[in-house]
Amino acid sequence: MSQASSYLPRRSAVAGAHTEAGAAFTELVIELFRVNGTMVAVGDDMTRDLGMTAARWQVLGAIGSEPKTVAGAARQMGLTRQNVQRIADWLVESGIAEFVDNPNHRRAKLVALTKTGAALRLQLGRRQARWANAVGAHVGAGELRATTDVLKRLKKALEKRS
Amino acid sequence: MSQASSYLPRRSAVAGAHTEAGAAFTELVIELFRVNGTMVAVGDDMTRDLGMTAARWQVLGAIGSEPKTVAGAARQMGLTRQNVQRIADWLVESGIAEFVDNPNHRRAKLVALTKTGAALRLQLGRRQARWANAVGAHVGAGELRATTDVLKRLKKALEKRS
DNA sequence: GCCATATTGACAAGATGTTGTCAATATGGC
DNA sequence: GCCATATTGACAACATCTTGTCAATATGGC
Repeated sequence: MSQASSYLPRRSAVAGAHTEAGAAFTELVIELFRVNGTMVAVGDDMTRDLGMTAARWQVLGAIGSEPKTVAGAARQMGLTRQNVQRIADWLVESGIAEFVDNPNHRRAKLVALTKTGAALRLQLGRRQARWANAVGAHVGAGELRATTDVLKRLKKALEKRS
Repeated sequence: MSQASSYLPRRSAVAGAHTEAGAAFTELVIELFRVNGTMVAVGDDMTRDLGMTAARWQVLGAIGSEPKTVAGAARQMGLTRQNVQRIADWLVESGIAEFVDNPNHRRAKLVALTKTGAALRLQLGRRQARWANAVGAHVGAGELRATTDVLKRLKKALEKRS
C-alpha cells in the first residue's frame, strides 16, 4: 500500500484523469469485488456440511418467504433465469423444494419448500443469524445501513447509464 | 418492499433472532450480491467492443501497474490461481500480454503488457475514468470512501472466522 | 550445503453460469 | 373475442470457474 501510493499521481495520469469522487468510486469497485468473493466463500463454507452452496442457499432464501416462479426468483436476485432454473431443479431433485401449481400461470409452476426444505431453511437461518450478529457487532448497525444505502444508490446510478 | 416489511417481524422469528446490527449486515450482504452482479455486467458492456470482459480487464489492470506472476496477481485480487492463469494465457494469445523472465523465479514467469496491451489499458482507463467520474459525482467522494472503509473492515471480520 | 515445506505453473475433470432458440402461455390493445 | 407482444420453462451449446493432482522450483531451518 505504501508502495502503491507512490504510484497514484502517475496512475491518474496514465489511467485518465479521475476526479476525487471518481477515484473513490474506483477504489470501492475493487474492494467490492474482493468482499463479494470472500462473502461467497464464507457462504459456501457455512453450508457445505449440509450439501449446499451459497448460490443454492440464496435461491432457498428467495422461495422461502413465499413460493415463486423460477423467473420471478431470478428477477428478484438479479440472476439469470436459466441459472436459477438449474438450481431449482437440483433443489427439487434433492427433496428440498417442489413444483406446485400456479393459479396465475398454467405452465410456470411455483417453486415451494418441502417440509425438509423448510427445516433446512430454519437451520441455515439460525446459523446465519449467529454469524451475522457476530460480524455486525464488529461494525455497527448505523454504518452498515449507511453502506447499504450507498450501494443501493450506486446500483441505481449504474443502471441508468446502461 | 412495503409488502416485504410486513414480513420482517415474522422473518426474524423464523430465520433466527437477528440483532439490529445482524439484520443490517444481512441486508448489506443481499445488496452486495446485487451490486456486484450489476458491476460485472457494466464492466462486460464497457469492454465488449474491444473483445474484453470485466474479468480480463481486471487482470489487465493488475499486471498493468507492474508485471506480476500469475499466482501473485491472483492473490492480489482474491481470485483463484488457475482462473487467472487461463485469463493470462488468453491475454498472451491475443497479443495483449507476454510472459517475461522472472529474476526471482526460473519457472514462474512474469506476465507483462505488450505495447498493444499498454495502449488497450490506456483506452480502457480513459473510458473507466469517464464512467467513474460520472457515477462518483452522483454519490460523493466522502460517502464512497466511508463505504470502502466499511467493506474493508467487513472483509477482515469475515476472514477471522473462517 | 541439505532437507522438509511451501509455492508455482501445467493439466485434466467436473461444476457452475451464460447465451441462443423454441414452443407454450399470458397480457393488453382493440 | 382476436391478435401482436412479452414472459416463461425446456433444451442445447458454450464459456467460465473450481478442484484436484503433479512435478519443478524456491525458501528457510539447521
